[in-house]
Amino acid sequence: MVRRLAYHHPLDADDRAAVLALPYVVKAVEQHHYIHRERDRTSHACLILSGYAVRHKIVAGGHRQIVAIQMKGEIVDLQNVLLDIADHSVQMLTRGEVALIPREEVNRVAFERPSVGRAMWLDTLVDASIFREWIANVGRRDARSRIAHVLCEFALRLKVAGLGEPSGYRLPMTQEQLGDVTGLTSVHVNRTLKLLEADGLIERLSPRSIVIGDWKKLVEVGDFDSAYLHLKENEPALS
Amino acid sequence: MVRRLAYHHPLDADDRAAVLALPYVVKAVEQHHYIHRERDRTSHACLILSGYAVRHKIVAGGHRQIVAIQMKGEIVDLQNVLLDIADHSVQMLTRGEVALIPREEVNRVAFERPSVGRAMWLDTLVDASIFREWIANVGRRDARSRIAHVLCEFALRLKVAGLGEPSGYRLPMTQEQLGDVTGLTSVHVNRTLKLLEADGLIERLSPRSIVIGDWKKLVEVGDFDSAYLHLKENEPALS
DNA sequence: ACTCCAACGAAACATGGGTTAAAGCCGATC
DNA sequence: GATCGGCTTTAACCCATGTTTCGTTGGAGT
Repeated sequence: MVRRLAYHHPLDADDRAAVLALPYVVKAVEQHHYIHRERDRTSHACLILSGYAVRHKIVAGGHRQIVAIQMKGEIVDLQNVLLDIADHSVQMLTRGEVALIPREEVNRVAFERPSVGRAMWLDTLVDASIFREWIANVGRRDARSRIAHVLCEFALRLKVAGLGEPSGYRLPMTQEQLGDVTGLTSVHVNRTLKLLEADGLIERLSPRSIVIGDWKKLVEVGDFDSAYLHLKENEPALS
Repeated sequence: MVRRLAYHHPLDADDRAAVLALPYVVKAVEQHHYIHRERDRTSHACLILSGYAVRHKIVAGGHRQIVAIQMKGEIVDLQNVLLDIADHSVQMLTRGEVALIPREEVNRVAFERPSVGRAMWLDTLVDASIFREWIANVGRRDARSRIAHVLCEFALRLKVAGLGEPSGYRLPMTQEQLGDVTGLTSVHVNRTLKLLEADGLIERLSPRSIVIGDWKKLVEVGDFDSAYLHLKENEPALS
């Protein structure tokens, strides 16, 4: 599970062993449960074993902005290994299981095994790249593009993680939460989703489950270029 | 200069020596000059010796979103040490000087000297935290708050870098560029700046030079909480 | 089957910010 | 000290998105 780290950076057997030897506690968490909150002094890194989580911030006025969506196999708060105070909250989107790993332990392994440290650094760098894309998404695209972009990103990340086919998947979010991702209101998300549906870009069977009707067009509308995910070259191009 | 790395993480004499021994080429760059462009295969890390630079992305339709503002002493593209393809462009906002350091060399030092690697990782983590704040800024705050927030961040970062007092400083950006930072149009930036001025939060002597009239109020309007910059505790609280 | 509640859908209205365009200003350059 | 170009300012108009409200739906629990 933790081997996802090896995605970009080769790890030898000893490295893997060291990572697998990390002590952890598995914890079942309910939907909406907070893994940790903004301003917490954090003591653990958190790996998602199942379910989905979001990282978010609250601004004055109580509005919420989701800054990242995390899925199974991702380490949610690797940055907390080095930063003391959490600058955002992590909340479960669905129920699921997480593995909590003491930060000093992660720290130690990263320090003692340069390859592991490198792999972790890389992981956070890809995260940062996604943040940059989101700034552009929320700052400069209209509602239609923003939503299309998020749908594309989610589809592709699911596929890469081996969690489903982009052609049709379950989006673990309400329209309000999708609004918090895109900086829109739930009302406008609803309008826009209807529009995308009317234009045949997506279909929706049941709530929270979408089928992508026309991937190419969705990519075009969403101005989606997967380069920012820094996938390997041989990654499924996703016809 | 490069010692800024030691800000969060202690580096011993050998570490510092190793960093200072890095080979580099100093280059004078004109205003608007590109250090590198989106999709480039990057070969160097770039430290700003003087002047200001921005990191930006272009979205469909040609609109531009600035994702970061960089000032003297900052390493602009540390992520390129591990990521092959640039996911955004780096452009000089003013003329200035940069030091180019071959990425393999940075890589080597980071690998051989865990403390240095750690310090670099930390630097990119703080970067990422700023990205998260910007997502929230652009996604969930109105024009007034967005601009106030950016002014606060810039003031504080200038101060921390020892480059000026927040009470009054030169903002090295046109209103259009400030629009690219905040996801607004230059026209609306102008309107909003006028408003902030009318309300006594800022004063403007000459174009691109602002004086903060009421720091407390600006912080309040901008919903600015410096925690996301992960400054040290003993940092000037900025009365 | 019935009930309940969260999420979805939709309508009517309000507004912040975008668009376009034109006029003013300032600072560099000759 | 005239000229020029880039930046700022203003104005009028418009539209994408927000706000408010309420009715509908559908799945989970009993």
